[in-house]
Amino acid sequence: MSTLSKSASSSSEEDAELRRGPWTLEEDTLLIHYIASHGEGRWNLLAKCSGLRRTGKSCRLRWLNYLKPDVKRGNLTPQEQLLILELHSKWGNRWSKIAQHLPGRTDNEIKNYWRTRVQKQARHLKIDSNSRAFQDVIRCVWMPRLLQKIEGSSSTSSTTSQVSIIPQSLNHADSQQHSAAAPPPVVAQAPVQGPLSINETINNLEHNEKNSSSENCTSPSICSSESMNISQISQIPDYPTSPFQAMSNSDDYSTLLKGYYNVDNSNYEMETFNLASMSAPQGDFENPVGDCPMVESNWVDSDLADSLWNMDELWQFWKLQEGAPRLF
DNA sequence: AAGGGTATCAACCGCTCGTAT
DNA sequence: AATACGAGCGGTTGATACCCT
Repeated sequence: MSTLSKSASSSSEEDAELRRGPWTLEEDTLLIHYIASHGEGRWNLLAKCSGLRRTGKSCRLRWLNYLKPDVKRGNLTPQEQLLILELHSKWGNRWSKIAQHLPGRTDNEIKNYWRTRVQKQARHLKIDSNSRAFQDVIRCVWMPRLLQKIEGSSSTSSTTSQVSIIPQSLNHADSQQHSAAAPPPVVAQAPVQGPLSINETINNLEHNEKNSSSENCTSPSICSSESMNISQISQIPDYPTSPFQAMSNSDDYSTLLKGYYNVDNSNYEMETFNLASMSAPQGDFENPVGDCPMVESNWVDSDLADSLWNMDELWQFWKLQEGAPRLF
């Protein structure tokens, strides 16, 4: 539907000429070439001078969310999903801020992921996606599952995937960048995709245009399996020291959690949120995730893993939560 | 095969913030 | 200090692909 928007209410001819809706290949090419020779920014000027009949805003959005060479396409990796869950628990709907820590991913993409995948689960459970209850579900069900997926992929693919699962004790150098109370979480991170040349970008575009109806990811150079760069994650300035901290604004809640999970929060602070502890066998008393009333984990291999939880298991978790002495 | 429902994602909109004048 | 303007952000919408009956 490439529409020339001729608004009846528009007073100026210029407004009437403005295009809206999906971008065409010609428009994309025009924008790419203009930016290649003039650089980014001054979007309104760009819109006027480039010959595009688009608003500056529209040009900016198209460039940042789609055309920019380092934009990564394709499904979010488990590492990226895990990071989104973690960062959202800390920052809420600060999509652009979260996106800064996922190289190549746009705020729009992360926002869409949250709304379509995460909030959907909350709706199924009939709970508020911003509630602590739901964050418990994320922490006790979703995150461990992602971690197991990460572990699984790291043990099976040694070449393309650089997912690292490093015990805190082995990650000393990295953790020294942080205060003792706030060692970094050890999560995998994707390296930034090397910038594509203009020609490569255009080639990708043309390739995408041809294949757009058949698959999500059409550019091997963009969709290549990638992992996360631990040092980047560790540099997140005010990363939560634990899921407890990330979720809780009140000491009361920490106290309740201690009681419920039979976990010493201060101990947890020392142990921190890292793959080694989170994926440890259940029963490890220093592992709050392991102490969650987690269901048996045949769900790890479920085909639902990429987007949906096993609702039966969620309900089981939910019932356990409701039977607990405290909580929400 | 057709129709309806659902999921996904690109794009738009309105608002806020920062900066220049 | 006030104002204007551009850039950016988060929320929402609409098109379309996909799935199920």
